[in-house]
Amino acid sequence: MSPTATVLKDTTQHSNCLAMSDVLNRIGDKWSVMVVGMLSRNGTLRFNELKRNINGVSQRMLTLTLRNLERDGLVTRTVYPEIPPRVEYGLTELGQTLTKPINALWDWSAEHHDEIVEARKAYDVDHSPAPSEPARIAYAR
Amino acid sequence: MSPTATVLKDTTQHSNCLAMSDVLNRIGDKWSVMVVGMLSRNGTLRFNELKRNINGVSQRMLTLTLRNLERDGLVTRTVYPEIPPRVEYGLTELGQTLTKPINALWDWSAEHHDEIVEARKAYDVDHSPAPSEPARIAYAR
DNA sequence: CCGCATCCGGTGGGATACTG
DNA sequence: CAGTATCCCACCGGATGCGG
Repeated sequence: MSPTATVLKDTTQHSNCLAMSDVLNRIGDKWSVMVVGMLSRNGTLRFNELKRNINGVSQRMLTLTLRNLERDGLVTRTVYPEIPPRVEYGLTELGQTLTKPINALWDWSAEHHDEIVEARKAYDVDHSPAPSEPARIAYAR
Repeated sequence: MSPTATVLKDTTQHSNCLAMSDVLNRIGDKWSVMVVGMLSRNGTLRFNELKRNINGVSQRMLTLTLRNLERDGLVTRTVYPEIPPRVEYGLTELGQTLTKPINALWDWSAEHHDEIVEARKAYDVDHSPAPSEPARIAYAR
């Protein structure tokens, strides 16, 4: 066993690994990214404005997402004690810095998504089960 | 660019929304990012090399992660029919383009992770113990 | 060495209903 | 309008064991 081959170049990763995991856990769930995207393009928004414009989010998930983003210092939450109540959300400065890398991802997605779709189709064709046999059914009810 | 007042500026998002969700679902799980990171820094790697160097991944998750990445055209899988068998994984060209936005995220994480940790501490301090604690309120705007 | 199958507990997240 | 609470279940993901 050659001593040079024992360790791979993961030293740079190890120092940032925890941080990266942490950040990924936050922006990993798609709703967070959608919220940040909406707020970065529209400035401050009310709860239902976010809910209406983020396709498919439940009010429960939106609430949780906003709480997490607020807790991480990425989003501000401002309550106006009126009737009916009004709550506005906006990006903090930290949140605004995050939009740059997120937009990079967004651009990449827009540019390469069709390649991914095509790759999947090609993969599924090759790895599809026997012609007369449909895919396995996990939970037949 | 003349946005009407009735609709928020989500037009650009809507077209990319599906693509973004799709991509996020892939790179959202932390193992994918780790794998791409390892492969981008080390070139092609064998299964157990990946397993050993990605902290905490189970072989099941690594297998699934690699399958998904392969299916999406981000990772190549090369089988050498030897005994014992040898399988090497590497990034496709598409996968290599993805490293740029991922690295941007990685850099952001490294730079701002401590701010997030601090924000969480601050949030937890004045949100958990006192039930009669008012959030930040904009009085009489 | 590589990787699939099976079992199984924990949880993410939708649907729904209720408060201030 | 902006949440909170409850139910419930699909799926994630770890542990273990077998097979080429």
